Amino acid sequence: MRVSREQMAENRERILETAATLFRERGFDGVGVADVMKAVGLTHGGFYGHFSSKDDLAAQALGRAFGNANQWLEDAKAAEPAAPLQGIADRYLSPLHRDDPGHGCPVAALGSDIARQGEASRQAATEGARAAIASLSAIMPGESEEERRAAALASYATLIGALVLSRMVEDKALSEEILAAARAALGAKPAET
Amino acid sequence: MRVSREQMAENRERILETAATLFRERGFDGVGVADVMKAVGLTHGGFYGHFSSKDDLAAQALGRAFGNANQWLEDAKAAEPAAPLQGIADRYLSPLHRDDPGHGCPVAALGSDIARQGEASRQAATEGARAAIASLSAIMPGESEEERRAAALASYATLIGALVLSRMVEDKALSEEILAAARAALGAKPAET
DNA sequence: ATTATCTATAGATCTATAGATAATGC
DNA sequence: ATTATCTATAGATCTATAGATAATGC
Repeated sequence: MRVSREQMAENRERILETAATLFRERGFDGVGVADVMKAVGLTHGGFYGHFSSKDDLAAQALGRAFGNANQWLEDAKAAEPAAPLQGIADRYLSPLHRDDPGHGCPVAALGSDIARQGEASRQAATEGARAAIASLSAIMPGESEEERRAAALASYATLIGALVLSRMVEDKALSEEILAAARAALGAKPAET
Repeated sequence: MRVSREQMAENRERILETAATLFRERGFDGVGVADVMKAVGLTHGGFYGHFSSKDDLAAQALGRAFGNANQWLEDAKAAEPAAPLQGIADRYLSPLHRDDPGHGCPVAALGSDIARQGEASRQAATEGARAAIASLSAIMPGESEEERRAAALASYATLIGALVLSRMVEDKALSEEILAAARAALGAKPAET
């Protein structure tokens, strides 16, 4: 029953990634410790050798989800160097992202839940959001650093709000319309001011 | 123990309003049927004389929350007839709204949760969002109806995303900065295109 | 010998229901 | 007599822990 030190580290890794996906898909309360462990192929009793509590897992899984999301952001920037914001908007506001919350933006998937979560989770989310904002600021038009940062904050909000709305409404046509309108608004931004 | 027909209708009303507030404050899974009934001053067994299930209550409470929010929107428009969008943004993106999710926008408070909710709840939310979008369209600048509607969708997304972010982050200064940036972006919108 | 995982379970919580109670309204 | 509410509880689920098991690693 016991596994090697290396195997244990890999198990812990898989618990984290699986939890990060399941939490985004079903919410924190929609996933039990036993669900995560079963998905990984372990029994739920073993969980407490890896994490001290479900809250502890939630905070670390959030850190992982934000880390992955910010890596995704860098990739999107690199993929469209001529118009990075448009590249990000096209990918972030796509039906693919909308229909796969488990591997997408943790703010859109869990934002309102995180606000009700414990200290550690909110700290992880704050740090993750800070990194995303800094990354967006670097590609924003604007004369000063303050202008670019303000534009980054507003664009980040538009991205998140549009994705949340597109997932919430039951009407597919309305959902697409929301995504398209936000893509257009962000694409038009450079011509602002 | 029995109450009058009129009193019963009032009890039902209070269950609905109380649930609409508690759900927004703590999330659907953070509130039990017993919690709602206790807050109203009734025992939880009596709940099922008013609603067929917790899901039924959730859907009807959401309908109520959206109804109140859209009334709030009309009031904000009427209060600032010269610059209605700015009036809405200033109120929606205020610390007052941020710190009182129980009486505020149901999308910001429950958006990502609603996406995981049952048919009836998502239907209520879709209808509520449709009404909000129509109301915003009416005050948007733009040459055509399509332009105004697209602008309304993007502005709605910015409002929601900014409020979600401002509630999620643990840093008060960052929270205020997000609200201010979104207010500025929406206030500057009329000068767009 | 140490320790990662498993088995079993305690204790708490939650939805929903059945039957009892007592006030309304014909 | 009808019925809105209350009391009590069944059944399910969830977090966390204690002790057993068996493979690793000194």
